[in-house]
Amino acid sequence: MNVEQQLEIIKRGTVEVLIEDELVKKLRDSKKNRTPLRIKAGFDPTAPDLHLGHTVLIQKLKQFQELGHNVMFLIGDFTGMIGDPSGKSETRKALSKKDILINAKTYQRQIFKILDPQKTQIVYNSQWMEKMSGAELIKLCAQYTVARMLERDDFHKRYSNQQPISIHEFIYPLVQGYDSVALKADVELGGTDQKFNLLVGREIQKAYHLNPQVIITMPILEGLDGVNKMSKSLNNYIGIDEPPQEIFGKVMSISDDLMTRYYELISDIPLKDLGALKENIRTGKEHPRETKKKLAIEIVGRFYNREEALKASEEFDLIFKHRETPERMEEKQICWNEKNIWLPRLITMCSEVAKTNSESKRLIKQGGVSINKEKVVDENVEIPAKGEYILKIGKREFIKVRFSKSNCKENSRD
RNA sequence: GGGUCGGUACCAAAGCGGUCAACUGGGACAGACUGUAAAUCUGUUGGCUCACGCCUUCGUAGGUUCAAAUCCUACCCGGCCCA
Repeated sequence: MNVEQQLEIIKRGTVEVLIEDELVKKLRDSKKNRTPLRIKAGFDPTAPDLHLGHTVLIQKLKQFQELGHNVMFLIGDFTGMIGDPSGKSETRKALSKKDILINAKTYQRQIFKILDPQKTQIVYNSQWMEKMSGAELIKLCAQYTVARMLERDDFHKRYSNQQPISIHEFIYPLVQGYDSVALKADVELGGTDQKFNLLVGREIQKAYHLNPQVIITMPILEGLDGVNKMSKSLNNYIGIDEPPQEIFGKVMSISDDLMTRYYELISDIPLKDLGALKENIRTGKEHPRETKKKLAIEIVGRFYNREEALKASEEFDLIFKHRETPERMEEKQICWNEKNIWLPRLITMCSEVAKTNSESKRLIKQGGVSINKEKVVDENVEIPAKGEYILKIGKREFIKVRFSKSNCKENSRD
């Protein structure tokens, strides 16, 4: 593929490419010398579950990979072990080596839903950082000035607001930059919030007599609420490890505005089609619901396959359009020795939604519970503890409950 | 180190001896309406087999009182100002 074509693919969906001319040159040289470019992206090992927000970046990595370049997936285990206190967030807990390894395993499993394992190199920055001597670290620190550090927006704000900044926070961007030295990165990818750090990487590389990396920033994906950035802690995320129905449902629950945003950032449709799509919705030529459905199918298909996606779609219609019960649902064995069981207790035992009897009671009172398709409103109801029931709890939780009497030792909550 | 203000449920923020499981707003959840959209409206938002009631919660530990989120003492943590 020629350089112009590559460039077009690479640029799609990015916020910034710095510096584009350098990228062109690197692509040319790469082609001429038949040496793939070295593409770096760093991930924090604190949160092992990847979500759609991460995929904006990973998707871009995949494109590089498909263009024949080398993708280096960097896990910041060294930095993670110290704990990054940046921003207003409270000091992160330092992770143990063991946790980091576990998290890294999870990463691998999840990114390989997208990336090609054969072509992906997973690296840890402890590999070189742990060996670094004090003298070397000081040398690294000498490559950057306090004034320039303070250019970073969050540092700047904190400094002028007279909030504390620990010295080691200054070292973070430097270490991240040094990672680029160690890896001889040609390109580093990051979210727009990473721009400063990525730029520091260029400076550090220059200081170590390397060609500076090109930096590419990707937009930050908003979460399901449409306002905050997608994150696990805000519980507004779509995890790539979630079951198909779950992913499908979550996509269907987003607002129309957010839908076009998701199309833009995570779907593969050509940009010109996106324009047409918006137009069709605007003129009423296409129902937004259908558009959203296509998006949901595309996303589920990406992490599973088209078959699963279509199945999820059918199931979704069944449940929410025709108000039927799904074919597949979670099954729970409940051990109960008495004749009857108080409904709230049963719900607490098998539901994720209601964690206490009080919550279960509330749900019932509000009409959020049904047994065998019949809505229950009486929170005092007791049902015979035998046979099977289909329980609907809240908007979307369906559970098939089966009772057994013998050998009951303990009822587990999950 | 000195001064000063403060630490209340998911967050923000009232309350300053009993009527406080704690006003209000946001968020979240449920219901109605829908396209599991948005907007809107309604309800819920510590726990306990419900109500009555009981138990645990207002930075931590003690104390005063019939009674404490509210008063006292010590301690811990944070903001601001001065050094």
